[in-house]
Amino acid sequence: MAVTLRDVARAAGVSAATASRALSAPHLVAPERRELVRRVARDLGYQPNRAARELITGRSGHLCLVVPDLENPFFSAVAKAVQARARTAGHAVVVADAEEDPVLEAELVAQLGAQADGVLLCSPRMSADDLAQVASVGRPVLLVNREGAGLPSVAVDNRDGVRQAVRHLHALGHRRVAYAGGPVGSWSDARRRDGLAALDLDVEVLDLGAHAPVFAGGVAAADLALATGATAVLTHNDLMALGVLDRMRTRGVRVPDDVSVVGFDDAPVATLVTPSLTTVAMPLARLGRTAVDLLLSPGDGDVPHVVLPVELAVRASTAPAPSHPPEPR
Amino acid sequence: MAVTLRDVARAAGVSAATASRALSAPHLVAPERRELVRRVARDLGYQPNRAARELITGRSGHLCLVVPDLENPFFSAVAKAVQARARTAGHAVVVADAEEDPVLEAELVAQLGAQADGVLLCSPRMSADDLAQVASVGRPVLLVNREGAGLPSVAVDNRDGVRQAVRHLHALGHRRVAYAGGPVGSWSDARRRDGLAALDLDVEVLDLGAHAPVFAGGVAAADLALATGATAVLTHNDLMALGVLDRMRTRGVRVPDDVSVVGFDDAPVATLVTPSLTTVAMPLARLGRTAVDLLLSPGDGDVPHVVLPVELAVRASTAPAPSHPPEPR
DNA sequence: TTGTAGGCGTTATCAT
DNA sequence: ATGATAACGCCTACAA
Repeated sequence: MAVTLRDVARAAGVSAATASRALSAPHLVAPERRELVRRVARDLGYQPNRAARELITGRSGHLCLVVPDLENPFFSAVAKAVQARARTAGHAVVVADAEEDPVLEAELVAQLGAQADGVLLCSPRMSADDLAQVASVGRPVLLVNREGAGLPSVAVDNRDGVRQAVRHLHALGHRRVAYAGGPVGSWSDARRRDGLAALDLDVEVLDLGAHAPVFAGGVAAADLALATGATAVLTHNDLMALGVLDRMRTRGVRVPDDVSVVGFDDAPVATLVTPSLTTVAMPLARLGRTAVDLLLSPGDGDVPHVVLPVELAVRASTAPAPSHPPEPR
Repeated sequence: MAVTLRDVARAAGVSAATASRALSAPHLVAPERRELVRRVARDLGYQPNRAARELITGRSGHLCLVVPDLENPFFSAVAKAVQARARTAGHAVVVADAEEDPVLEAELVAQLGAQADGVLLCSPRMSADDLAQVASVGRPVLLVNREGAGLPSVAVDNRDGVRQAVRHLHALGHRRVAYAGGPVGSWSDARRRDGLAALDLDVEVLDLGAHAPVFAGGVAAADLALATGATAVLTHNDLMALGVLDRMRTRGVRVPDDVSVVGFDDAPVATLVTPSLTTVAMPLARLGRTAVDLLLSPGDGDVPHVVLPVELAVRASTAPAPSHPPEPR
């Protein structure tokens, strides 16, 4: 059996109550006894029993992180940062993969969230109604990378990301830019379209519609882009941008000579491909850290909506616009 | 306050004990009452309090997964599978990222593992002594992707992976193959070298030494490989293989025409680059699932060491050997 | 088959 | 400043 608080108390010659206080409310105990108890606890290798503590305090020391797909580099980066920050705050992280399934997502929040001190929810496509439903767990829920349902949130500045990307292309002489959007219902995709609509640049934006946010989606979008005569393509994320790169190569279109390509996310793979990918870098680690801080900080009344800045990472996939529209050969 | 077992019992007109049994030992309760209680519980949205249950049973319903780096696609794939399997087994997963730090690794196992029903440890480079030390938590510990310290384990057949890779290259006519190894102390790297030493093929293996298992490590290895006149390079993992591809391109060496490249892992990125990467595919999902099954199954006496088969995924980065050794230009 | 009662390890309350 | 005592929610002998 593990060493218990009573063992420590007995060894230190004090009551269990004093031992408890010496460890978790030190200022309430006389200095000598406090140090005595703490030393004895250390020597005995005492570790408080989380279950017993939770039973009385109602706090488990666990945070629950729900993501659509742990294998997606975007979410694994967030998960890593969340885990690290939570640890320094004395919390463990229970991770749940919702497998891109909104129903499972709701179940997970209900089951796991109920036993955690708070829930970090990455749910790009859940409707506001479902969000509100889900958020009725008795625990604080914080949205990561989206806003909605009046819940606290941490997101990135998607509109500015789009602005930076298009401004970069405009400066390179591009005047026709195609946008390959993400899945229907994606909150961040909606914000990016807001950004495109609000541009005050002399640039024609061609909407290529909604696509699966994966390699194949980019492949499909590439053909559409070429048909529009655009000299640059902006995609919903980096995986799609890779699909565009691949398809362009297949069709004999050179990147960046004939067509420039800009992605979103700055996934690790962005620097591993040729040409390396110009992309809107998301502060994923900061996103995760901020989420934890906000969830654990005592809510001072109003609901926080933090928006983090993004930064365009210019690499080899963008170059000055060609004098003539690209022609596949 | 959440609905408690007593609430259910009261609503169903039975004692708390009967309610408890109806839910967690159904065969001990008369059918009618059992169904009544279960229905009432469902209607009230009863969820057992894990802390209370743990306090008495000693089981928390949590598994602890420790990995060196959550952002590494290898481990995020394992984590995803572990999470999914654990969930179906009624367990939540506490994930801990050790940040490639053996000291932190040990701490995490000690702290988090002590409050979990078991620990899944991915620790490619920890020494056997440290493993034994770490494993002295009061909970079952299972090693993932390595063996050691007499602990139960699930690993993949690294030796066979090497064999398959070299056999493939041999069949393509390659007779000089360079091996770019992973970090010193890596268990799987050691097994792969065993595999290389045990080959019964007419192939000369050139050892390029140990490298960081990342893109840059591959870049460095590429130059070494060219200096040996090898016509094929086998790398410790896919990230390194990508580094080799990049460096070969920079130096004007064509892949696969001049040099063939084979990676290890079959990371998602393997199909996203050009040329797509021939690589030894690891059954990562199966690795995670098997690990959970083994950890939760009642140990039937002897310590299990499961070895999962690997499979060579042949793609575009390997081709018949050139008639002359590659010459950078 | 069902109910009663005790206790798991900790913190909070209330005396002292 | 300290100690005795009562919870927290659940499970499980034991008794009926």
